[in-house]
Amino acid sequence: MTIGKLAKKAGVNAQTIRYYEREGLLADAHRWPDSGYRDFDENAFAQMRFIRSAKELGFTLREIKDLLNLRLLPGQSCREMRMELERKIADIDRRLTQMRKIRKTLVKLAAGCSARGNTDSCPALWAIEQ
Amino acid sequence: MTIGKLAKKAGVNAQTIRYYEREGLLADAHRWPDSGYRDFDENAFAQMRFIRSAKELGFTLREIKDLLNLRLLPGQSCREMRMELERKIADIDRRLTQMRKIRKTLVKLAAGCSARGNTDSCPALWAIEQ
DNA sequence: ATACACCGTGTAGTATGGTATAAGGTCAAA
DNA sequence: TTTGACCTTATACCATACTACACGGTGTAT
Repeated sequence: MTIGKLAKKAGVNAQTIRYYEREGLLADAHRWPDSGYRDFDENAFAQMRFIRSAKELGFTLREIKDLLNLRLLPGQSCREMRMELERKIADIDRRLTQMRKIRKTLVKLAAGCSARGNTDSCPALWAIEQ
Repeated sequence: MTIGKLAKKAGVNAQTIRYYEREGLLADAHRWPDSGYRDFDENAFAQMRFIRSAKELGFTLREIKDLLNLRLLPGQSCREMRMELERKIADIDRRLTQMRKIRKTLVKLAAGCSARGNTDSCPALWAIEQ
């Protein structure tokens, strides 16, 4: 798969893929020896999808890179790695909790809105407790 | 509460508060008539907290502004407003789903890691199905 | 062989979300 | 009343995450 094909499939600019490679979010792509063209496989596509999801959830490229590069390093014990993963899981749990709070607020606002009349003004969202 | 006090309480730079005011995320603050100093109340603090949470969850300032400015507009029916809220709730549900997928991936990776030996290399995260 | 759409690198520009600095006014304590 | 910590605006700068452009090579269809 050329860079253009992958870009189309992943719904991004080809430049973005080159940028991710430069930044270490994608491993240096395999190249055709003659042309020097990059050649991507389905793994690269899966990785692009992962990056997009994580980005939408507010992870920075740096954090996503760290997630993608989670491997057992030479001097690192499996226990250390598991601890790192658990820190990341805890981080996600915090985000999940916050997301649920905001959802609750919106649901409450929607209910309050339908309970009042048409001409009444809805309260500012932030006034509702988090 | 002066801008400095609010900044400290909210854990941000005072400039950031002025920036949010300029960008319409905070209403123009009440001013002391003599000095022209801004004067903030607890509502402003609650709003700052909301902004921080939403930002951490990957909402842009533009989206947060829209959330904060959700009110029944003059020509808008309560039904339209409720529909808008429901779109936003659906958006949050999508994010929650994605967050849970990534969590699942990390949990699986942690389990796989402890199942294998110390010298073995953990697989790249992205290789695991989303 | 000549278009034309693609690929390569390198460099520069953009949008977002701040952050710092300059130049000056305010307030409270000593 | 003067010192120092605050406040004001305006402007400039910064990092992140792209995005576009210039300039040249490649691949393929006619």
